[in-house]
This record gives sequence, C-alpha cells and structure tokens, in this order.
Amino acid sequence: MNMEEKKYCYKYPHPAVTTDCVIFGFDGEELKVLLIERGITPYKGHWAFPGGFLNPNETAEEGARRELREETGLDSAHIEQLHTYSTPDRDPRERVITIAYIALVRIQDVRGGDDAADAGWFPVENVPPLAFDHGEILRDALRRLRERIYFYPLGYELLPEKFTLKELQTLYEAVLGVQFDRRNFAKKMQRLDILTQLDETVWPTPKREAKLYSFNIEKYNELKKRGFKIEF
Amino acid sequence: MNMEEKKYCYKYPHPAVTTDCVIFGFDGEELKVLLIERGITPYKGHWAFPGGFLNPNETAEEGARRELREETGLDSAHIEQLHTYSTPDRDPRERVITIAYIALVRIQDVRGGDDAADAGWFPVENVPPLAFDHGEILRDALRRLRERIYFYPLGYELLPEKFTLKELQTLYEAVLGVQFDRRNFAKKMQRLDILTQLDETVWPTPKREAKLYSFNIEKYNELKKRGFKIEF
DNA sequence: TCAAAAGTGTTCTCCCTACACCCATGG
DNA sequence: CCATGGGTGTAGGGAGAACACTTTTGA
Repeated sequence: MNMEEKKYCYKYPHPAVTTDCVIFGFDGEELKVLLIERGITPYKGHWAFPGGFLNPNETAEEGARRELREETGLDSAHIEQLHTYSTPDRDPRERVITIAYIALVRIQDVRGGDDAADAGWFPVENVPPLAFDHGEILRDALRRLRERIYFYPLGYELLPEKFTLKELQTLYEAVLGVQFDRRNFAKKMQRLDILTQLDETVWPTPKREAKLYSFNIEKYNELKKRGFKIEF
Repeated sequence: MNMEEKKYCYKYPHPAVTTDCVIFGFDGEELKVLLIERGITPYKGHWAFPGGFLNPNETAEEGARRELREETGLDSAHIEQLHTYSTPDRDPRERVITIAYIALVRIQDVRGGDDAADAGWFPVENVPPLAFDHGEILRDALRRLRERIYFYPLGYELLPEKFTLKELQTLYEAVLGVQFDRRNFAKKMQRLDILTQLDETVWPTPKREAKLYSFNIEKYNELKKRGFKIEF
C-alpha cells in the first residue's frame, strides 16, 4: 500500500471503529433478521449485519441509523445500543472495535432491496454462516430482545399499525420461543391496558373474522417506563 | 508537536478509544461512586471516573478491569458493560470514544487509596462537578443499576459476606430511592429463597440484636438467570 | 417506664393459572 | 354437520399490600 495514502497519524495506536446494526423484523410468523452477503474477503460469501466505519462527525447511533436507512429506507425505527465488541483479533485485517445496535422495524415498511440484491431476511433460528463474531452478536441481540419483551411491552415497534391478538401472541411466542394460553394472553393484555380495540375486523383465515387492535401509545410508553413482568 | 512522534498512521481517521469504569459501593447507608480528581486540563479540578486508553492487546472489559484494579486493588468484582459514548466533540482535544463499564464492589474490601490521594467516594446523589460527559454517564449508570435491582437480585455484589435484613433493605432503598415496608420486604426475600439465615447475630444498634444472613449463591444465580420483579 | 429497633402474623384483594364452552364459517 | 379458529368465562391458589403486636435493651 502506498504510504502517502495513510495520512491520518497519531502518537498512540488507534483502533478502527465501526457500527453494526442488527435489524429485526416480524412477518407475522417468525422473527427475522436482515443480513448482507459479503462480496469481499475476509469471510467472503459469509453473511453479516449491515455496518461500516463511523464517520468523523457522526455519533455511533447516527452511524447505525445511516446503515439502517441504507438497507431499509427507514428513518425512524426503534434503535438502541446493544454492546461494543473489542476482542483485539476479531477482524483479521486490523483492530476493529464495533459498536453494535439493535433496530426493530416493521418488516412490511421495508423498501424491497434495491441496493440490496445481496441482502435477505432470515429466521433468527436458522441463519446462514455469519462473518466475524456476528454469531456472538446475534446471540447477544436475541438475549437482549428477550429481556426487553420479558420486562417491557413490545409489539408497537415490530407489528403493523393494526393487528390481531393472535399476531401479537405469535410475536411473543416467536421471540421467547414458548407457547402461551390464548385466553390468559388476551386477559393479560387487557389488564395491561395498552391496547385499543378498533371497530374494524379482518379475516385472517377463511374461518372466522378477528378483531383488530392498535396500541394506546401513551399507556404503552408509560408501561415502558414502569416495566412489568410477563410470565405465563 | 514533533511529527516523528505520530508514528501510527491509517488511511482513514481513527478515533481514540478509552474505557471508563463507574465503580459503585455501598457503605451501609448510601450508594457511593468512586471518582478521581483531574490534575490536568481539560476539566482540571473536575472529577471523573477512573479510565484510560485501551491497550492494543486488551479487550474493553480487560481495560475496565485494569482500571478497577488500579484504583481499588480488586481483581474480581462484578463488572458489566454500560454503554459506549461517541459524541464527536465530547473531548475537546481529539475524538475520543469511551466504552463505559459499571463495577459493583464491596466497599469495605477496597484498598485505601495509595495512588488515590486524589480519589474519593461520593454519594451518588451529591457528586462534585464532573468532567466531560461523565454526568450523563453517571445518570445512565444509575438508571441501569435501578433496572438491574428491579428485575434481578442485587446485594451479593455490594454487601459484605454477612449482613442483616435491615442492611439489605437499606441497599434497596438507597438504589431505588423509595421506602419499603419492613415486614413485606422480609417476606418477599424469604419467598425469593435466596437468603441463608446464619446462627450468628450482631448488635447493629445498642437496642436489640439482629440476625445475620448470607446469600445462597446457587439460588441467587438461578434467580439472576430467571429474573423477577420487585415492587412494593 | 419509655423510646427505639427487630422479629413475626393476619386479612383482603387481585392476579395468575388452569381449565371449557360457544359461535361463525367453509368445506 | 363438522372441523377450524376466534371470542369469552370461572374457580382456586398464591403473592402483594396494608396493617399491629411483642420483645429486648439503654436511657
């Protein structure tokens, strides 16, 4: 490499810093994660989370939002910092420290991949080979998501505006990997008092119509502050 | 500055990376945090968390543990990553990204400050002026600690080996800033089944002796995995 | 004998849990 | 007419919340 290209010099060694964005979506059946196939070495052909170097004038969260926008077209999803990964040799090229974020998106709002021919949604329980330490990052992200749904309301970030109780329950079951009793789940949600029952209905199956709900966002955010414990 | 000193060169700008360690302790009355008085600019005379540059061959957690050891002499405290701070101008000298950790220590095990003439324990609700964005970091750390104690058992990390129910309750009250009913608190702890009542007693006040307890560490760790919700 | 601290018990209520039944539709 | 899916109701147990009494000691 030409030495003139390396023009940013420091007295002490500085690691490179990137942001990665673990983007979760829910398709009504399964919890999915957005991955990009790597076209270059190292780990060519493996899959990775959207990510890249942090720009000099942006915060890590801005970097993560930039990645999210580039891959999904979304500007305003729920995003939160997950963890920072700093094992010295996690990237074979040079020392790279990655600030990982979790984003929760409404999968139906995601712009179909224009620059994303090499991007795809995968069920979180069945992902292709991952690059770097992204397997560990995914495990951590799932643990965090389970912790969140366990103690704070979840659904607004991942479900469409209007949804059925069944969809909400399926989301909970997909995230936690357990089965809930239909009736007790409905009662729990009613008691939490964060749902608004709409006048509309849909026919999710040809068998019977189902009521539509939306979140009462004020009470939802209140409960988000307070926290609770869901356990069936 | 002599240019020869700046010998670490990169193609793209790299930020400096530091680790800071928010060290909490409990003296039986108040929740306290360990701070160091800065002797150099910027923020000379302000107080800051122990911290420093990440060494080339250590992980961020190893860096945080090194800081913890240097300031307290402790090797094996509870430590967890809090958050990574990346606002571009948070350090006026150059771009510095800080990976912040929370450490919980038994304050009575801390080696009195030998290299720590400029270090001190402060009540978390009454700290001196803090350097950089350490005020924000402290707020985040307290929020995290409250979240932890809200959903997971706490005490083993902060209390001495043997303690009274009163001390445990005072810890909870100090962290959460609320008052609990003595009797209901005792019952809750009994139901959680993480305490072992010892045969010993102490005279915490000249009024009456009190039973000593220790944690049943297996059940404590079990509950740590499961989580619960404390609410009085 | 009184104040202060620590130990223990009761009652009420509400929530969690495990259940069963009804209704509407399409085949 | 029956299988499927969705909506609702009930009884029992257990945990949270409010609350009071006793014991022991030093002043």
